[in-house]
Formats: sequence, C-alpha cells, structure tokens
Amino acid sequence: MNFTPERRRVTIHDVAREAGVSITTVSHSLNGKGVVAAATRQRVLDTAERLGYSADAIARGLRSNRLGVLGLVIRPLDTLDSYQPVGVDYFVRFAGAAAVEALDRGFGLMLVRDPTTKNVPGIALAVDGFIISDPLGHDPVIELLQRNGIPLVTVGRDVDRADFTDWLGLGTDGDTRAVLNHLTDRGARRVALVIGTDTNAWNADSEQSYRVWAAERGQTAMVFQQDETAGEPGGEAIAERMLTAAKQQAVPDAVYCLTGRHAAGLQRRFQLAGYEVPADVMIVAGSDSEQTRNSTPPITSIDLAPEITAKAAVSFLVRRIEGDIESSPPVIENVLRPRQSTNRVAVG
Amino acid sequence: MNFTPERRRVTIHDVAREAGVSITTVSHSLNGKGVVAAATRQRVLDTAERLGYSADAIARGLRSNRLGVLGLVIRPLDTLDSYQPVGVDYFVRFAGAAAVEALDRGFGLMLVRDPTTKNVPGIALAVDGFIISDPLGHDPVIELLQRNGIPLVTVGRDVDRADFTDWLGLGTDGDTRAVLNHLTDRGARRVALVIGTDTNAWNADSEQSYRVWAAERGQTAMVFQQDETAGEPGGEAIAERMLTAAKQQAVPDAVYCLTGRHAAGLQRRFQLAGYEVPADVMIVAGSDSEQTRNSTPPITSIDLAPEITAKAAVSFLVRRIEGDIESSPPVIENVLRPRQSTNRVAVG
DNA sequence: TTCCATGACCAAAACGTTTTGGAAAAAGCT
DNA sequence: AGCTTTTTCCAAAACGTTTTGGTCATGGAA
Repeated sequence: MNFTPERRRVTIHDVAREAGVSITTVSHSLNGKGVVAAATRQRVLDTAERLGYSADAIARGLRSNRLGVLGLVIRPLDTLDSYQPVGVDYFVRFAGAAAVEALDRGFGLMLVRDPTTKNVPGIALAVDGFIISDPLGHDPVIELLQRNGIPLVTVGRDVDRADFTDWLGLGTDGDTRAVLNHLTDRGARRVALVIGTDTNAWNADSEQSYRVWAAERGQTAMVFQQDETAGEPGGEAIAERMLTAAKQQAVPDAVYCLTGRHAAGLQRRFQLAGYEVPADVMIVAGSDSEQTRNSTPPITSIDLAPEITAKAAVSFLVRRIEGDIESSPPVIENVLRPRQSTNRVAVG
Repeated sequence: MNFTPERRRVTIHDVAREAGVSITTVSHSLNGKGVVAAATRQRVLDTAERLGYSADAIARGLRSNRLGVLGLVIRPLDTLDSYQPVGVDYFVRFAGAAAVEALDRGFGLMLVRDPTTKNVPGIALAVDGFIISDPLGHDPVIELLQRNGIPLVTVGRDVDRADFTDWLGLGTDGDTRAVLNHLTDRGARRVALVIGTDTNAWNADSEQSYRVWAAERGQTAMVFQQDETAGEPGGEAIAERMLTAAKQQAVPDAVYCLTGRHAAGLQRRFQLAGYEVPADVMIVAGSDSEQTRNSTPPITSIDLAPEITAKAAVSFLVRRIEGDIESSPPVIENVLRPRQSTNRVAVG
C-alpha cells in the first residue's frame, strides 16, 4: 500500500467561509495586521486552529517576495568536486549548525552547488538570501547573486572585491599570529607556511599575516603552496621539497599547514626522514580535523568553531534580509588547541 | 558599500512584449508544451535569452504545485539534539551526497529538523517530497507528512508501520550475517551484540538477525542496549557490564557494536581489563567512523556507503513524486572492512 | 441636525506563472 | 465557392496569499 493521497490543502477561503468573514479578515487576524474586533479575531483563530490551517508558503512567497529559505553555497566543496572529503568535518559541521540556526529563526536552509552552473534549480534564485562560504577571488557566484538583487553574506571576504563589505571575518590574522607566537615560544627559529591554492581569503590572509610577522622578526619567509585537493599525499610532497632543500639551513624547524590533511602527510614524511616531532620539527594545522586529532603524535591545531561562525553568518544574513543595513559583521574568535606536535619546552 | 538593489525580475510579460507575442506563447515556447510555429518559438527563445529571463520558481510552484525542493529529515540527529556529533560522518556524507544528487535532478535539497515541532518554517510543508532517514517506530513525522499528502520515502523502514512500503532497505540482515560469519570464521564462540535505544529499523533488524543467527547455531543470544547519545563512555559502560558478568563463561569473545563510538569505548575498556584485541576478544562496528578507523587497533567495520544510499533515496523519491507508483526500492549493499580488531586466524 | 472621526469589515487587485478553451487564419477537400 | 480541418495564437482563469482602498455603521462634536 502506497500513499500518494490527494493534495488538498485547507485554504484561507475555507477558514473565511467557516468563520463567516472575508479572507481579508482571516489574513489580518492571523497576521495581526489590520484592525479587527477582538471577538472576531478570536473566532477566526479558533476556526483556523480547528481546521488545521496554515498559510501556504508558496502563495505567501509569491505575494510577499519572501520564501523563508536561505541558500548555502560552500565554495571549497565546489572545487573539491566531491561532497564527501573524508576527514574534513568543518563544512559538515558548518552546514548542520547553519541549518539549525536558520530553523530557529523560521527559515529553511537549502544546500546549493555553484549556482552559476547550468542545471541549477530555479528555486535557487528564489531564496531570500545566500551564505557563501569561502568565496574565491572575483567570485562569479557573488556577481550572479548581486545581479539578481539577492541579499548575500560571505564567510571570509572576496579578496578581489574590496567594495563588498558584507562578510564575516575568519579571525585569520589573529589565528596566524597565535600559531606563530606559539611556535616561537617553543623555540622555533625557522617557521615555514603551507597554504592552499584556492584564491580565498583564508589562504591570502594567512600568507599576508605570516609575511608581516616574518618581516617584523627579520626572518626570511618560507611559503609553500599545495592544492587543497591533494590531501595527505600533497602534504608529503611539500615535506619532500623542504627536505631536499639546497642548504640544510633552509629546512624549517616548524611548519604551519593550513589544512589538516597537508599537516598529517607532511608530518609523516618528516618522520620517515628521521625527524622527531616535536623535537626536530614542530607541526601546526590551521584547521582541526580527524587527521590532526589522530596523527601520531596528535597535531596542534586551530579549532575553527564552525558552529559559531555558522550561527553568526545566519544571524547576519537574516538581519540583512530584514533590511538592517547598519549592523556590522561580528568577528569570529577561534581557539588554538595545543597538542603533542608542539609540546616542546623553549630552548633559551 | 552594501548591495541591496531593487529586486525587479524580468517577467514573462517582458519577454512577451519584447517578442510581440502573448505570455501563453512564451510559456509554451519555453516549456515545449503547446503548438507554436518553429520561427515564433525561436524568436521567443532568443528574446528570453537576451533578456536573461528565467521563470520565477515561486510563481511556477504556486500554479503547478511543484517547488523543485526536496526535504531531508535525519531523525537520529533530531534525537541526538546536537547537529555536530563529533566523529559521526555518516549523516554529513549522506546529506552532502543527497544534495548533489538532488541538484543533478533539478531539485534543491532542504535540511529540516523534526517538522512536527513548533516553529518549523511553513516552507517545510511546501516541498515536493521528503526523505526521512532512519525513522522511529510509529514516527510522527511520517504521520504528519501523510496527513498533508506529501510524498515521502524513508531510509530504513518504520518498524511499527507494516503498511508503508516506500522505504529503502539498509541491507541490515546481510550486514549482520556478514559480520557474524566473519567473526566465527576467525574462531569466535560467544558473540555479543550491542545495539542502540532508538526504535529504528537498524537497531530492530540487527537484533532480529542476530537472534535468528544465534538460534540457528544454538548459541545463547547476548544482547546489550546503550543509548546512541552515550558515545564512547557508553561503550565503556557496556564493557564494564560484560566484564563483571557472574560467570567468566559469560564474557563474550567477540562483540558487534552497531555504532562506532560504542565500539571504540568498549574496546578501550576491555584492553584496560587486560584483554588483548583481537587475541582475547574481537570487536566489530556496524558503522564506520573516525573512532573505528583510529582506535588502536583499528576496528573492523561496515562501511555504510551513505553516498550510494543517498543517491538511491533521492532517485526513488523523485520517481514517486513524478507519479511512478510501481518501481520498488533498490536494495543497498554495504561492505565489510576488515581491520586489525578481528585479524586473528581461526582456531580449529 | 450636520459633519467628521473612528471602528469593523470586505471586494478586488496584485504577485508571475501554467493551462484551458477558444478564435482567427490558413489550408485542404469536394 | 463553400465547407471542414489544421495550424497558430491568445484572453482569461486559476493557484492562495497579502494589501490597498474602499464602504457602512456608529458615535461624538459642532
């Protein structure tokens, strides 16, 4: 036995007829809009309750241009081309938290892949607003949404779009300095940085902060780049390059990898070459993940707190949708989780 | 500078005016519905393209009762009350894969929390259909959706609703037998089962299959139950109970825990008591997760292949929505990943 | 009494589509 | 030519709301 019953909703007309009033009065009573006598209003409310009426979201959406749905685009997943990157729990946690927060505010949350591609459902452009996580430089998605007048908020700014200010900072500068200071506190002298290749703010700002920090200390900057999709083998490859440096002097005694997978692979390769972690080289990851938690030794990481970021993003977007032009985006605070990979006492 | 431009869409009327035809003709041309001269049709298509027209999903939804959105409710997450259960990647992968598959079929995917609760956005009941993952017994969500005539498909059946047949099997019986046979092949004599407390098909069917299997072999069934939310400590607690059994005879030499977190905790507690894994006791988990992969030793698990299940669920639901009453749900095949926790040679 | 507020309600328009039931023009047939 | 069929198009209805611009009493102020 299968159920595909007649889809007959109880409409506002039914309530109006039953309560002996016009649909206007029903609408007003339910939404507290017009002026309606208390007694009448109560009668309408009761019959609506009795009939199990609730306004059709689509019809309402058509009339009031407000669907009650937020769109979420996670750009790194678009480029990763797989939505199941094993061990990367940041985005999942982000999406889950965003969904819950949206629900709490009376919105649904729709996951959407790059809406500039063909075959994207029309509904994508009908949502009330978008959260774009980690946009690329000159991101065409932002372009498209702006052209359609759809409110949007990004998590991490578009590095090539200085005039767009509705973004939440990721606290990248603070994080980077926290990591670098943590490392030098433990005696690191030559800290290298490994970033990804996506043109997003996380990569760009981390590099920028690192270079400034290095310059302040008169240290030569050592920046390596590796594709986000390369995973642990990508980390190994970078380690390979570091180890085969021309002069032994140039081999770093601490490495800050933004992604956890690079960090895990890199640490393994260093160990294979006979380096002790943390004694000979210390490792830090910019994003906590399964790999950082479970490497041997466990890798010190920034816990990116996607739940907090997601909540903030939803709340910020909702304010924008509701016409709050002023409120400025909150600043996200992340926390450094020291683990064994940097558990070394400072050397005078 | 903030962008909240006027949200003025180009409508079907604009296209009609520009092309010098009626809106009927535009609609027909675009949807290939009526009969329209090839030349006219092309002209309409061109102007639509030129004006960047695309039909408003809401208006279309109102008229044709079809929004282009699927709803996804993951019941275990409703009971877990947190959407960020660390280490549980099954549902994230499920949601991601479902979103992608839905997109490929021209649908959006909306994450929804238990829609029977208050404060759920009206849009939830306006979607074209629902996927309910792991429904509870007599699940009120199913009840609600059926009352509203919304097509739905469940992943894992509602154990208390025999008349509802639109569900995808999880292959639980096959999985259970595969695990149990794997264990006896390696010499297990007293296999215990640890299930959760949710009244879903996974728990129920696993227990059922286990009991039948035990009866077939004349083995006394040892079934333990532990709350899903209890996590690793919950697994430790169960191990505690096993170890303090009245007679030493009753201590199992192999344990099949459905959830990875129970398995990890249980294994740790056994090791603490001086048991060697897999020599003294073998452990298997019914759901691969971070904990099973990274325990010491790594725990043999069923890889639940959420991507395949999700794809199948979406495809099944879409067929239902499109009125295909016949097609019967596909059967999911999962795979057992042997790891060190059962790496023992059989004892004659 | 006349006038003007005010309170309570409602008819109709509007939102942007799809679809129904034609109508007008063209073509074919006898 | 007269009739029927086919082709091509369109006006209007419908989907279920919200909102606009009223109408009609009622009551108080002049």
